Amino acid sequence: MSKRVLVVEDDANIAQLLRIYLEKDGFVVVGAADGGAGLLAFRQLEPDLVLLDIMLPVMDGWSVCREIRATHKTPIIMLTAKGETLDKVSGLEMGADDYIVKPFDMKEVIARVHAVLRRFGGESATVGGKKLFFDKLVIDMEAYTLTVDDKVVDAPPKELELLFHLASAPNRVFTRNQLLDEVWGFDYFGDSRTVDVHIKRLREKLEGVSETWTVKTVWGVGYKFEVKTL
Amino acid sequence: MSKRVLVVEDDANIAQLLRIYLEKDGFVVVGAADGGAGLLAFRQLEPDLVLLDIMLPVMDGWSVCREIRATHKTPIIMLTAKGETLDKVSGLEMGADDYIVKPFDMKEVIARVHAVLRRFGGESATVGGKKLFFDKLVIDMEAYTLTVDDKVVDAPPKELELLFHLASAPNRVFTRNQLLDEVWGFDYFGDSRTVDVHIKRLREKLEGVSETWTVKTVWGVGYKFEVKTL
DNA sequence: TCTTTTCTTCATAAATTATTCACCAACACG
DNA sequence: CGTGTTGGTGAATAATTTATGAAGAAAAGA
Repeated sequence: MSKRVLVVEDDANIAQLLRIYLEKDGFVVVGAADGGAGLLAFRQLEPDLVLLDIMLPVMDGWSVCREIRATHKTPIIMLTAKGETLDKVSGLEMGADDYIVKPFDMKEVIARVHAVLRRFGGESATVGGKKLFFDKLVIDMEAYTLTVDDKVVDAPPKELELLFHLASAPNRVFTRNQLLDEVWGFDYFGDSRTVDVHIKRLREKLEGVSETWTVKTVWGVGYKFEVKTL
Repeated sequence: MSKRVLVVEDDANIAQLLRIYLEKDGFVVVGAADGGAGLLAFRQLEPDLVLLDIMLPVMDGWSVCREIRATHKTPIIMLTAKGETLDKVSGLEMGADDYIVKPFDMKEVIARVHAVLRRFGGESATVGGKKLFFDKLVIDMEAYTLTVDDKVVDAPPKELELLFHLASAPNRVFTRNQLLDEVWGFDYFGDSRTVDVHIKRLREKLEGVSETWTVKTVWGVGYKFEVKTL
C-alpha cells in the first residue's frame, strides 16, 4: 500500500538524500537522472508523486512536467536552484503543484511531500483518516475500529481495510484482482482466493445486522458492498 | 536575537509603513508582494510571525495561510480591508491567529504583534507547553510531569512526549513511523521497535489506573490512546 | 571523570493474523 | 440432468507482528 515517488534529479547526492528520507517515511522511491529516463520511469511506474528538478541534462524539468501533464494529473513538486528565475505563476501554468528552492531543508521537503499528497487525497492526516457511516455500522479508519450495532467488534486490519474499500464505493463491484491491487497493494502476489476468506470472516461479523446493506457476491465477477436505497 | 516578521502585502505604502514601525521595535522585516512570493519567502526565512493581507494578486491570503498551516504553526495575523466580508470564525478556521481591519492604527498593529508573539511564548513554530487532563491522569508538558491518581510519577522525557502526543489525539491510531517522525523528529533514523519499548514502560506506569482510557495496540498498525466515551 | 539515568538495540517467546488447500455447494448452460 | 466453473467454508500452516527481558550505548548529572 506504500506510495511510490519518482525522483528526477541529476545530482546524485541530492537524489540519494531524498531517497533516504523518503524511504524512511515508507515511500517506494525510484530515481531517474535525466528527463528522458524520468518520463520512461514515470510511464512504467505510474508513481503517486513526482519530485522534479528543473535543471536536467538533455530534457529540462519543465518539458518533463508538460509531458506528464499531457496525460496525467499526478502531483508534481519542482526542485529549483536558487538562481533560476521562476515565479509560482509560471510554475503553476506548467502544471506543477508546488515547488521548493534549493538548497533545501530536508524537513521542508518531506513536509511538502506529505502536504501535497494530503491535498490530493492520496494521503490523509492520519493513518486511514476516514469514517463511514451506515445503518448500525461505523467503519472508522482513524481509530481502526468497526462498530456494529453500537458495539465495537474486533477486526484485523486487512478485514477492516477490505470492508472500508468496498464500502467506500457502495454498489460498485470490485474484482478480486482489483481488491488485491487496491487493498493488499500493487506488489502483492498471491492467490485471489485469499479475498474470499476475508470476505467470509467479514460476513461472520456482519450478517443479519441490517436490512439496508450487505456484502454481496457478484457471480463470476467479484464482490460489492450493496446498499439498498429505501 | 531579533524576531523575523514576514509581511505579505501588495500595497507598497502599507508595506513600507509596517516595515518602519516593526523595525523600530527591533524586528527584522521581510516583505513579499504576492502570495507566491510570500510562500517562497516563508519557506526560506522561517519567520516568527506572518502579517498577511487577504487581498493579494494571483493567490489570495487565505490560500497562503492554509499552505503555511499545512506544515507550520507559525503565528499569522491577517490584514483585511474594511469592505471584505470576513467573520472572525472563517479566518480562524483557516488557521489565522488574529486579524486586523484596514485602515489600521499602527500602534494597534504593533500591540497585536507583540500580543500574538507573547501568546506563542516568543518561540517560532514550536509546540508550546500544554497540559492534558484525563480521569486520574494529568500530562503536563510545561512542568514535564506525569500525575497519576494525584501522585506525581517520574517519567523520562521521551516517555512523556510520546504519551502526550498520543493523548493529544485520543482514539487516533499512530503508526510507529508517524510517532518516530513526530515525537523523535523527522531526522531520526532508528529501529521502530524503540517505540514498543517506550510504550511498554508507559504501560507499567499507567496500567489499571482508570477504566476510561488506555494505551492500546492496534495490531498491524500502531498505537493509540483510547478513551471510552461513557 | 565517574555515576546514574535514560535510550536504543537485540534476541526470543508469545500472540495474532494471513494464506493456502482440500472439499463441498451453488451456479450457468447445453 | 450432467458437467464444467465459480464460490463458500473449515482447518492446517505459514507468516507477521508484538511483548518482554536484558544488555550495551548514549546522555545527563554530580
